[in-house]
Amino acid sequence: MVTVAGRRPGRPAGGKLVVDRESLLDAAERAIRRDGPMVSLETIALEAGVTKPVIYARIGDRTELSNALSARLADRIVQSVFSAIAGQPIGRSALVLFLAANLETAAGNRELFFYVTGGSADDSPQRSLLLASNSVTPLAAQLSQWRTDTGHDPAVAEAWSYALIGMLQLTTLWWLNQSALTARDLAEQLAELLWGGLRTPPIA
Amino acid sequence: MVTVAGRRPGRPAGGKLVVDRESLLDAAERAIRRDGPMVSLETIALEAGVTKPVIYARIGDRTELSNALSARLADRIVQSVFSAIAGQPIGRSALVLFLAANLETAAGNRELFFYVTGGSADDSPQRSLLLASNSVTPLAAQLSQWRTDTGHDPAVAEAWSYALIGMLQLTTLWWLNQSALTARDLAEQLAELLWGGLRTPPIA
DNA sequence: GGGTAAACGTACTGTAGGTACGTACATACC
DNA sequence: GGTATGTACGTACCTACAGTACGTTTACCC
Repeated sequence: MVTVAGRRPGRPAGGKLVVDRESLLDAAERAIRRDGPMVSLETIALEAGVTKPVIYARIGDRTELSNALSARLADRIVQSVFSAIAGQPIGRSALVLFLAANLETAAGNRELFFYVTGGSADDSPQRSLLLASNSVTPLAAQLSQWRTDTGHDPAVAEAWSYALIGMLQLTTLWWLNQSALTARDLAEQLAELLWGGLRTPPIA
Repeated sequence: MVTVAGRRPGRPAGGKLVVDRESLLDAAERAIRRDGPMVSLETIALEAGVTKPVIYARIGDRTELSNALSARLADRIVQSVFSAIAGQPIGRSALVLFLAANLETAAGNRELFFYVTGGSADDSPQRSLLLASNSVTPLAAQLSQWRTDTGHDPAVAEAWSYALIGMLQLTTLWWLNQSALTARDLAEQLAELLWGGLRTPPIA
């Protein structure tokens, strides 16, 4: 049994919560960074200076915690990607910037990335979908817009979004664990694939 | 406490094992198909007519069970893909066949696919890599060969393999859960993406 | 100042992974 | 043909963790 030192039961003085939801998520991130993706809820609560029921009150069960942290990471990645390609003309070099920004942001949130992409808990695979959809939604909107603008069928946007996110997820996992490539080099390789690498003709 | 009816402690008469490793994996698949990806080891053992320690003796812990089942599924997919594109000339239509065979085999092993791609257990994300590598290895060999044959750098093969597998994994998960597309239509959409869809020029 | 509701911690339950150990059978050796 | 040893089981336990019921302390309102 873990006991939080220096606190006792009862409503805290001052009419304020001991910790709010955002502070709890911050603490969760710290605990994950320190102990890896397998941290228990109790350890996270301890890191925040509270006990488990507080987490259930503010956030919910382990699945909802995963979702909240996933939304955070997705936000960071989307922000990073947007500022990376802002003002760039659509083309291969913008694609490289997009991919590199993804990789670098994931690398900067390494443990959190591991936690979100599968190391979290005893969850059904439907959760993976929910997590991915945090990234898919904004991407699909952009793709759909672009397809319409260029006179093509936007119906492919959703499938393409899941395809791109899935591609980046597994590739990033591999890269962070057992690859010596730089983010830039890997982004170039992926861009080559997406830029039609599979239909490259033989070099005469 | 679950008790297997009709058996008692002690070495079985007849000098034979009660069940061998393959039968255990068969039972695991049946249990997963029946109860979903969250089945407990004890339920799997019960399905096989034995108790937990037998699973640990034949297969190992939950991680090793995941790996074994993942290898089975990867084998089925690789087989299916090979026979789908056997004799086909390299090109876009072969790519569609490759993708469709992947999707259909996953659909035919729906629950097992869920179990393998994340619904399994309290595992570190490194396991996802190990699982994916079962599919990556043969694919990378083929890609590497093809790149060399066509006079290009084969160094991209590994990254491309993880990219393609990741793309198929997440797309399949989405498709099996919440998409009404046929396997063929989805394969066409993915092929369009891989065939350079991102650099499609505006239709004049 | 008393009553009510809020915000905690304490302590419990249930479940599942993993393991120590006892038991029954086979085989080898004398 | 009896005894020792090793093997293949099931039984019963330990531990860790997710999730929850409940008691306690404080703020707030009249």
